[in-house]
Amino acid sequence: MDAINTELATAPRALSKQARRKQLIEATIKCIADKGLSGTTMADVTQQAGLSLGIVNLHFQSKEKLLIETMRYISEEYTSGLTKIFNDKSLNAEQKILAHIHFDFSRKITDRNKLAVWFAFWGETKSRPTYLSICASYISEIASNLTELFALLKQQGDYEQVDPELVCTCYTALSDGLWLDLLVTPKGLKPSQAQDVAMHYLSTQFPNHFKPQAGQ
Amino acid sequence: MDAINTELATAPRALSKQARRKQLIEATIKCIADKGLSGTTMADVTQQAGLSLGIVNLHFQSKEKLLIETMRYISEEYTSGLTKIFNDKSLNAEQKILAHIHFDFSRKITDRNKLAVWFAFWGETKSRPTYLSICASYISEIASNLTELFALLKQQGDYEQVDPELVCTCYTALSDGLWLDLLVTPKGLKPSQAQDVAMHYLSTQFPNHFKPQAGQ
DNA sequence: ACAGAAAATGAATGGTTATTCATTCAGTTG
DNA sequence: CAACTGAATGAATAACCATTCATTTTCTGT
Repeated sequence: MDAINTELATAPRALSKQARRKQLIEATIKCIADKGLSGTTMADVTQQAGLSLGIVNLHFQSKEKLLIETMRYISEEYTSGLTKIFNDKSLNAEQKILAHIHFDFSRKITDRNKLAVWFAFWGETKSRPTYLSICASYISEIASNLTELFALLKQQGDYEQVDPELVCTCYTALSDGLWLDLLVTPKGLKPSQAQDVAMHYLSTQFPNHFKPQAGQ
Repeated sequence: MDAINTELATAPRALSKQARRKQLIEATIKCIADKGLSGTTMADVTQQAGLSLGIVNLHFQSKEKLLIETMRYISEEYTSGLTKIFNDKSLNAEQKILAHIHFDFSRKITDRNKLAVWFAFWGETKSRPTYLSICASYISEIASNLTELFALLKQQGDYEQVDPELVCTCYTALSDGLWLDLLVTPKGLKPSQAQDVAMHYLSTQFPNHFKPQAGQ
């Protein structure tokens, strides 16, 4: 009901195009979380942003393009965070994997509004090729980086039996499934516990590097 | 484009109410997979079923109720399959777990049309309490059954360090994540490979019962 | 301070879609 | 076979919603 507009309430006209687009995308995220993808209307989004009805078409041309940009925004937030970790020369393989897990279950990423958007789009992936192509573009790159890290760890430790590619597939699926858990049953599992579950799996593969959690 | 109506094309009036409802639910599944939840209209569903426009309101009163019944239909197909396994007196704990995995990655469950529906509804869960309550009703029951099976296996074998509840959480999340993989990147992972990944995890917890797959 | 440019507004438009219900049709009963 | 029952139809209706654009407001350069 109440307009949002947070930091920017006083001087909306002073915003750059870039900032206005971001504001609208974040309003879209909130709406998709609150009303679902199918229940989100232009009126909802613009009201959430505290702006007028025509503003989306001014900045994004159409609702469809706004949704695509919203998906891209969330994807890029995730991939850019991981890329930063992968490229950080001050970290070794073990530290990068730890940083990766920590990022996967950070507050920024496990924000339920954003999780709702992820799953809303995944649910439409089969029918909307554009969504699929956005997903496909980042999935394979992350997988190859992560697989390489696991391969490095295998070299370092005494892990003859480990298959880095398999571990990557398993870890990635586990992580996705834990996100679903955080979205669907938020009372059941806290992000820190989800992280413990992910660590538990890694400790089965690399027991010399990662110890299972002590806590309950 | 072409009407479907499969087995029933000749004598549509002879169908029982129950059968007609099922026919419409299955048409809805197909439409959600093809056009997404937000893109599915009453006209789409009834055309897919080869019936007339007014038929859904006759049998379900509203679109909303049709969608809820569709979610319930898919949920019940899954839970009833698992319940059958849990209650099968001819199987021991190990065999039940194997049957569970086999069911999770069977053709019936990993049908991409149905996976698309699962994720479409999960994506709307946060905004639609009804969907959430349907999920919640089966999740906890399955979890307690599965945890009990893992606890039994722990007793049987030499698995001091195993935490049955943790293994249940981890297995369940892994399974959900693998389903997502099958939905989003169908070219990447086949159901049988997904099953191997799940087995790989179980073999880390119960190596005396489950051996990792031989094939790559 | 003024003119011109750019951004934002929101009433009006037009297309889409869920729902209704008078009518048609198939099956059943006596 | 005639009258009746209820399932099915689909044209008509009413609500909803994305998009447009004439107008207003704000910003920028001189």
